[in-house]
This record gives sequence, C-alpha cells and structure tokens, in this order.
Amino acid sequence: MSISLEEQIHQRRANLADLKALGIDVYPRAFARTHTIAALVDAYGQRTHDELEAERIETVTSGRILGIRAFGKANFLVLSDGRAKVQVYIRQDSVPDLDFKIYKLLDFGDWVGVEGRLFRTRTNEFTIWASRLHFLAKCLLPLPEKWHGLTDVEIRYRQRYLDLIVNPDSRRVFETRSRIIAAIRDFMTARGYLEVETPMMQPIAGGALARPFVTHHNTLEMDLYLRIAPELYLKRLTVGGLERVFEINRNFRNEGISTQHNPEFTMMEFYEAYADYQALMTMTEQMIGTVAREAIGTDQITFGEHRISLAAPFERLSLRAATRSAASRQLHREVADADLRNRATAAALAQQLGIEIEHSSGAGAITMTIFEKLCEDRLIQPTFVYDFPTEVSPLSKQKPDDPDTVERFELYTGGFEIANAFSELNDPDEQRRRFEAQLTSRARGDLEAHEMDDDYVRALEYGLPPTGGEGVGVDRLVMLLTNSPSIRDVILFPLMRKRE
RNA sequence: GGGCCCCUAGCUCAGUGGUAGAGCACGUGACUUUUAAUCACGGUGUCCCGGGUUCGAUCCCCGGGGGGCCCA
Repeated sequence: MSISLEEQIHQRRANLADLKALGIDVYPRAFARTHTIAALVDAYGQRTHDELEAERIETVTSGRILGIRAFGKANFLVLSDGRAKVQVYIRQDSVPDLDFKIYKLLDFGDWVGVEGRLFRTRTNEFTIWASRLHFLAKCLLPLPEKWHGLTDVEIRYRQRYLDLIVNPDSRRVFETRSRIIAAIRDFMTARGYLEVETPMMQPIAGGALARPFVTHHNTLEMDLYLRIAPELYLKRLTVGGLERVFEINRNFRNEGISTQHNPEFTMMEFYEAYADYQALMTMTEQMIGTVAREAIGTDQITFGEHRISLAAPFERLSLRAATRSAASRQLHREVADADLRNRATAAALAQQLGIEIEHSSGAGAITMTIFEKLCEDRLIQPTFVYDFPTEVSPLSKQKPDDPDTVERFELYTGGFEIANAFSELNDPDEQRRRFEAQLTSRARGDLEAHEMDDDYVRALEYGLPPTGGEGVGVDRLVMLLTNSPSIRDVILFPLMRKRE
C-alpha cells in the first residue's frame, strides 16, 4: 500500500527500477520529434474527425504527463509541452508489448515521447493514437493536484518550476515579460540606440538615491557595490560620443521589499544626446503604447479594478501644482507655491497633513514626501509628473528661470512610478556643487544621499552634449501589462528568506 | 522595522481542550474512444518549531520561524 509521501516516492522509484529492468535507457540523451504539442494543436487542432481519418497524419511529439485515465487495455494520457496539451490514446493492441509495459510503469509527471496518428475520439477529442511510446525522464516526486493547482504563493515563488508546471497563467506572464523586453529592444534599436552593458560592480554606487549592497573582490582587496543604477556610466559613454545608448539590466537596492519592490529589479535606462525631458515625454508615451500593442496586442489594459489607456498622449502634471492641489483639498485652504519652497513652511504643511518627515529633509524632499503620500496612488491613468525640486535631483539640469526646480519627470501609471527621466546636468562645476550638497545631507544622516564621483565630474569636464536620460522600470511595466498585483508575480525567482 | 492575518495529508481545504477529517492525488481490482472517467476496497500526518497552562494542547497563553497584506 503506497500512501504517505515517502511511500509515494518509493513507489515511483520502484517504477523507475522496473523500467530499467526492461532494458531501456531511463535517461535517454535526446528525442527527435516532428512537432511540439503546441505546433500540433496549432496545425491540426481544428481538423474534423473525417478530415483526420482521410489525411492520416503521423506525428512524433513529447511532453510531461499531466493526466492519466486508465481503462486497462485502453488508456489515455494528457501530455503538456507547457504551452499546449494533447491527449494520447494507448491501446494494448496498438503498441509493442515493451511499450505497453512502459506505459504500466508511468507516473503523473513523467516525460514521455509518443509516435502515432492524429484522430478524434467518439467524444470528439483531438488525440494521438499511439503506435510507439518512449520513456524520456522520471518524475520522482508527486506533483500538486490537477484541479485546484498550486495556490500557495510561498511554494509558487520558492519552487517556481512547480508553479510553471501546473499554472499555465504563470507561464503566460513570463512569456509576456519576454515579449515586452523584446519590444522595448526593438523600439530602441529601431531609433538608432546602441545597446550596451556597463558595470554591475561599482566602486562608487551612483546614479540614484538608494542604499547599495556591498561586496568584496579578494585579489584586488577592494570593496565594491552592486550598482543601484547604470546612469553615470551610460553618460560617460555619451561623453565618449555614443549619442544614443540603452541598457536593459539589473539594479540592486538594499531597501524594503513590497508588492512594488524587489531588491534586484530590471531597468531599461537610456540616454539621447540633443534631447531634453520634453522630447523624452513624447518618446516615452510612444514607447509604452507601442510595447503594449506588440506584447499584448492592445494599449487598453485592465489593471485590478481599473481600465487604463496606454495610448498617447499621456496626462501632464507639474509636481508642485499636483502637491499643492492635493494639500489644498485636504486642508480646505489655498496652499501657495512658496509654501513648498521654504523648509519651515513646508515642514509646517507636512505636520498639518499628518505626514512625518526626516530631519535631513529640506523643502524639496518634504515636497516629494507630501506628493508621494497624497498623489502617487491616485495616478491611475498614465501621467507625467514634471518639474522636481533640485534638492532631490542631484543629476538633473535646472530650469533656466528657476534654480530650485529641475527638468525632470516621472511617469505614474496604475498608482506607481514606472519611469524617471530628466534633462541631464552637464555643467561640471554645478555637478560638483550638487554632489557636495549631497555629502552635506549624508553627513546629516541621509544614508541614501549621493556620493562624490570625481571621475564622473571629470568626464563632464570633457563635455557632455545636451542630453536627456531616462530609466523605465521593466518589472512594473510587466505588472501593468499582465495585470499582476505583485512584483513577485513577474520575477521568476523573487528574493525570499532562507528556509530552515 | 510596526500592525493585522495565515501555516492541519503530496495539493486544495474542513475541524476539535479528549489524541484528526474530506476531495483530488496514491495503492489493489474491474473496464479496448475516456476526459475533473466511473465503481469497489485501502487510508496517508512532527496539525510550522520550542516552552507554558492542563489529568490531557493541533486547539488556550508566551516566545521563535516562514509567508501574505497594509504601513514605514
């Protein structure tokens, strides 16, 4: 009697041993098939019973057993190649004796190859009438149940292979993710961008305001950071004359984990000489719509309870105006632009709104905090929020008539940020002053403040042309386009605590 | 880091202060076009871990672990 898990595994191992005893190679090297299951279903799945009988189509295919219906001398397997399923009919008098013995030793989850003819059963099911059965690999552990599938999110993330075996929707998310990245790459290369790769291990973690992971190179005896952004290296390339560059790669930020944050995440970051942030807004709304249409066939999406249009043009909203308007509504009085530009009045405003702020925050950081609290999760339709405080944007170029404000925007959709862009600061003297201001913040205790990067300033001294740059959060874009509520649903192996 | 919730069979889930159940899966048998196959028989377990209360804890209490959601 095989009942407990141990006994089920034992039974499967016994079946494997019996297969070996039949003299077959139970771990064969290769298997030549004429069709994948998906190709079979695509090509012939619509054929009628009479058409299949007339054409007598022979096929060789393979997959994992996801169903066994046994009737003694007439048996049915359901095979899956992950994208499609097909039924296989195994009659004792239609296959060699050896193959029928193999059939008797099969378990749910095993990999097999099948040769046979396509037909439709009495119940009109598209089926392969097997003439040969080949054993390809054993599944030694019982799989999750076929009807309810696997819903335990912890197992889905830790053992993604099980999720992929039994939850076709999960596989579809990652197929869509692949198409999204391909569509982004196509969009960029079609516009003359060069795809590059820059260091993931950096001696100075620059290009963003975030805490880095630290690592160490043994023979160089050098501490290194996993990059928080590729920004400063990509702009060095623009200094070097690469006028349009992009990189799709991982960033690492040593901060909290949430439905919108994984410590490692994928960014598409690009720089375009002679473009400013206005040009990037136009390009971004084209890119998002194009990628959506290419990856999922439409720019009209459902995200949770929302219907969202990703068709250009997107809404445009000044950061301070959006913040003032939300604060005014909540306090039932008119909040002035000046209130956001002075630390004392901005701090007072935050207090009235019941929003906590950091001691190291100046007026700009306080404005950002208020914006994030009051506005961010209400920005459901794609919206460019533009003109950020200089204080929180050490790498962005100021507006010509307003040194407190930089030419920067973030794109919000579905209630979260999916892109961040600006006209790049290319004045080396101003850049050095900004880094020094960041060092002051750091001294006051802001662990996310930017470090000094002398070589980057030196690169600017050689001359960076007017340039616009942007980072697009690929994982979050995938969340939107696959209607996934958590970033862990679009990352194959999200970071989890160690087990045991 | 804080709050709330969850952890029971391989999976999906019930349940109880008296020693644990269902469906699927699994085993045996019947069945040569079934399809969540059916029928008969069989019945799985560190009730997340540790401690406490109790005659007795899977259940109540305390601590810990892992996960989810919300907040930071």
